[in-house]
Amino acid sequence: MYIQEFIEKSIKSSFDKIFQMNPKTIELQQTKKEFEGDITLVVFPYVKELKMSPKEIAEKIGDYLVETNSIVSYNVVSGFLNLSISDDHYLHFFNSVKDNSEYGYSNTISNDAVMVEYSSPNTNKPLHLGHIRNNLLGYSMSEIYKASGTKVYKTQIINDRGIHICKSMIAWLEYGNSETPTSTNTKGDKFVGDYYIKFDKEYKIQIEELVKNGCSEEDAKQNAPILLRAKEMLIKWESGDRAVVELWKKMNSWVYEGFEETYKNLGVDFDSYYYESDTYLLGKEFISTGLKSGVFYKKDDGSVWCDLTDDGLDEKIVLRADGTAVYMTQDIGTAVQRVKDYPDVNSMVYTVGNEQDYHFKVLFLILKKLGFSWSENLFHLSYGMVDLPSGKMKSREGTVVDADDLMIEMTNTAKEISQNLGKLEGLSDDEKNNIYKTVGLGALKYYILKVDPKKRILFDPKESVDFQGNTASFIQYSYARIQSVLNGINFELSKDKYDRKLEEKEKELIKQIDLFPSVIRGAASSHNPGLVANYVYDLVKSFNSFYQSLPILKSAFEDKKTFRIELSKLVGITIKNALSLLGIGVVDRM
RNA sequence: GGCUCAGUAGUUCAACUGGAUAGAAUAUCAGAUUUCGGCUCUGAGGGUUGGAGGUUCGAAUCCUCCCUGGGCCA
Repeated sequence: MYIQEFIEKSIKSSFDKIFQMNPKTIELQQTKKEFEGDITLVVFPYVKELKMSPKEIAEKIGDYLVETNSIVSYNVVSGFLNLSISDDHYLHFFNSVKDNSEYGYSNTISNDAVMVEYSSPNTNKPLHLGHIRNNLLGYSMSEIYKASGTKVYKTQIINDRGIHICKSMIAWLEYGNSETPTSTNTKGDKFVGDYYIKFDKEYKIQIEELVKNGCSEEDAKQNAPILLRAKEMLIKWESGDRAVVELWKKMNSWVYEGFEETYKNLGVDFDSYYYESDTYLLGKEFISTGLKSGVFYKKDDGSVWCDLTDDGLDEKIVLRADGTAVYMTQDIGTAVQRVKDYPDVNSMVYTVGNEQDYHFKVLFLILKKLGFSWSENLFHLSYGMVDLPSGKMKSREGTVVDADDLMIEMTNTAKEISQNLGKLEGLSDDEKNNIYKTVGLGALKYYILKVDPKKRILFDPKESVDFQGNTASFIQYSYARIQSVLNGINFELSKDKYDRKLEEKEKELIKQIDLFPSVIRGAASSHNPGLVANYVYDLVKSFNSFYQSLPILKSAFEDKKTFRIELSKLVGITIKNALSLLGIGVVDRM
């Protein structure tokens, strides 16, 4: 049993025995270094209920815990009860997990599932830096949920219809209808995106010409011939025109091929895909049920609205006067559809930028008013923009940083650094390239994930691959060092002989490891992978401190040092597992 | 204008979601080491948590009002 878990349980039973009460919360924390002890219980919360002084309460609990052998000693500082845990508990915990390569992950799986939506691109543009943050957040949250024992479905909604894709289609017909991604050796999403840009250029030229001929700018924007043709095409698409639909399918399939490549490189994946072309008509059926139940109301012009002013929000349109759906309508429909498709889903997470905060607030509220049982468990994983320090990085248009370019650049930087260090001699090119990629992408992922999703990020590529400080490279490096220490050590030597007296550094390290499962739960419930990231970093620092305190590690071959070697191994496992929750790999050498 | 999110060392981020003297890294400075002002160790300085009130045993965290920046909505 975990140490923290054990202490918590013991405290609960002490409350039961001494005060005959069930505490609402048990607030445990790591004991600050300045004080004696391992784990601290905050007793302030019970003062009022028990009508005793903090000191009195703390002492009673402390005495009980000592009596029942849960701890060896305690001390009380104002309202803080500092508990010292016995070596036996450390060893017991350590023995129970030391060989578990799945350490930290929950071994039970819930019956209910959570559906995590992320990425959700448009099909007219390649993925950019913003999508990277989105994908990393969505993917790592999914992994964290899984590790905390929740079943997960990863999905996305692809915006594959509308005027934007028609623009690419028109431009392609006009400027390059015999060319394909293969013939031009271009990645599919880039290929289609380029035609979107071509459209935009031509559109601007036409506007300029119209204005020159005396047209107002407003009119010119509306009536440029090329735009009219795109609009016409959209109408044709909606009516199911065969030629248009064929072309649309062809171009989208190119885009998807390109996206898949990017996802593969980034290391993310999906269990299902939803397409707007399938879902954009969904949701209308709920308008009439909403009208009946009074959740919605109709205005004179026939449009349907939802009045949310009682909840501090506005009135929101849910169906246009001409009966066509708005985004809200289809989002309602899609949500319901997903539960239909996956009946065990009772919770959903939407990974979408914070510019949509209001939209999701409204969506969730409407779903709640419509009375869906799962509507209580919806969460908008909202995140801030990613800024660059100089905006100098390769950018296609304005400030956009292309996802593929960035990944290549990160890998190259890792390569440069690695070659300067020259530690990879004797490996094949394949092995080397794998390492460069793992290190480069790890740097990118860690740098983005360690920051609270709500906050804006300033992404500095150089700083992210630094081998010093709070970076993935530093953590990966520490992992590699552990592996090289472990290589060649025979664990069978004396598995059962441990030092009975543990030193401070070792205890600290074990306590740190003990925290891992609760960090995972914390990250899951606060929807923040950053907790895991910062946890690994702290663990690595603890390990380094422990490692340095070992006089000469070579003497670890002696029997009595086996514990320390195995402790290193467990740290390695924990680092590896924690990083994998963030989608970051480890390497044995670097 | 209304709503919303953010504001923490020079910089980039933490602070277990209300707990003890707000912590790391990086940059800076001072020592040690040496082939070098570059690498590595050791240490130091650096904060009115944007500001002002309030809530309580206790506030970066919660409430109110301002300031700055971002974003939505008209």
